[in-house]
Amino acid sequence: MKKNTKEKLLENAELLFSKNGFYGTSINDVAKAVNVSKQALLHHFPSKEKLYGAVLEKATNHLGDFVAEAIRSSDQANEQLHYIFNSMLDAQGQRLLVILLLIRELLDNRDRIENAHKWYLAPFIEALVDMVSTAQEQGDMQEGDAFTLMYQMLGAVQYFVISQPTLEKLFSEQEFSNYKQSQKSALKQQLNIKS
Amino acid sequence: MKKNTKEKLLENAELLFSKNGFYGTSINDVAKAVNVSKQALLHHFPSKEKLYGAVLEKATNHLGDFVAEAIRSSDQANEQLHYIFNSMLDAQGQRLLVILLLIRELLDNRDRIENAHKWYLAPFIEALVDMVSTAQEQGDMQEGDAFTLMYQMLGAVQYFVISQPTLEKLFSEQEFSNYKQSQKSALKQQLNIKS
DNA sequence: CAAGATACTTACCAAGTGGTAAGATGTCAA
DNA sequence: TTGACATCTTACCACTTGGTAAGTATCTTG
Repeated sequence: MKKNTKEKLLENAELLFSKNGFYGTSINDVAKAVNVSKQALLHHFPSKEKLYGAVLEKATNHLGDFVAEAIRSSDQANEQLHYIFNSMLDAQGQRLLVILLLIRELLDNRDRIENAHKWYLAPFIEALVDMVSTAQEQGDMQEGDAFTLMYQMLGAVQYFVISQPTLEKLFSEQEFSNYKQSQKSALKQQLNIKS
Repeated sequence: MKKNTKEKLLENAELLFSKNGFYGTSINDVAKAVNVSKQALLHHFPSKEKLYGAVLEKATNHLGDFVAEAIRSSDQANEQLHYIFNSMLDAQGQRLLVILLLIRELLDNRDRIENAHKWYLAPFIEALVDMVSTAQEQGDMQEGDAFTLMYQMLGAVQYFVISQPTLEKLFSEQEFSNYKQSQKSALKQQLNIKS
């Protein structure tokens, strides 16, 4: 029964780090969320940094699976891209947490990026650029630098996702839902997806 | 000479909050940056929250000025939009800090947002949507929901800006510069800007 | 000049931080 | 059965956190 304490710690760390950031989360918070002493946490993850590292690694794996999922979903590059970005707009649970973590990393890592985990986004970005290139070759996407095009879509989607709570307050939940639908339509158009 | 201590505190708070976030910044850090005791800070800003509020207010004013600047720069809506987004891509100094703060707010405020913080983004967004609507009427932008279109552009630009340090590490500084140029070209195209 | 107000200072404080030390309890193979 | 290992606990620790109290020095103004 206690076997999965480590797993539970990791899950709750992911939740708290993505919600409150590295500095906004104490290892005590994480331990308390699992109903375990702080030192139990420190047994599994010898330092806060290590814990955070493990969370990032989990996020990286999630992104890897995500890409694999997309590739499995279709053999057409534009549909793979659509799968990814559309899923992001609907992201919930862990996928949503990963997006939040991802952006926090962009904001926070300036210095930390030098050392340890090279950059956990790099392979993901690379895969997306490849998809865009392929989609362009197949005439499903407009011309232009693939990286730029990809980053525009990625940025638009991610920014929209992290805006969700704010936009729901600013407008109504219903209105936000309409905007999301509108984002999805725009996405389809950019990727030349019919249906 | 000491008259502007408050101003200096505010400036340094803006810098540190945008760089390290609310939790990542202690009032001691801010005070030390101005070479003043922590209690001097607490004299001018009675609590950390108040200080942060003052920083947000300053950022809000900056955004207001930014919109005014854009409107002054041209009487064509598409050129106003171009002014804003293009400036954002080149953002340095305070303007860059404001962008970072803005995104941190999106991430962090989930709870705090209930209260008074709607104002922070709302007027800015509203102004941008108006510009997009006008630009569409004048045939300078594609059809589609104005808010959606605006948010895509805003998201793409802001995401790119916060990615800068990371992208410069991932690629070279030169390569990043090329990508930025490419982003700018794409922007021009979307806004039907010649020259 | 007297009387405030303004702009600070040093001295504290309770609570929380990440982390160490030392041990208790259980698990499991030799 | 024994001894090594993993898992977790209670006690601590030095340090930092946001914030209060109380005073000092300077500036302004009637």
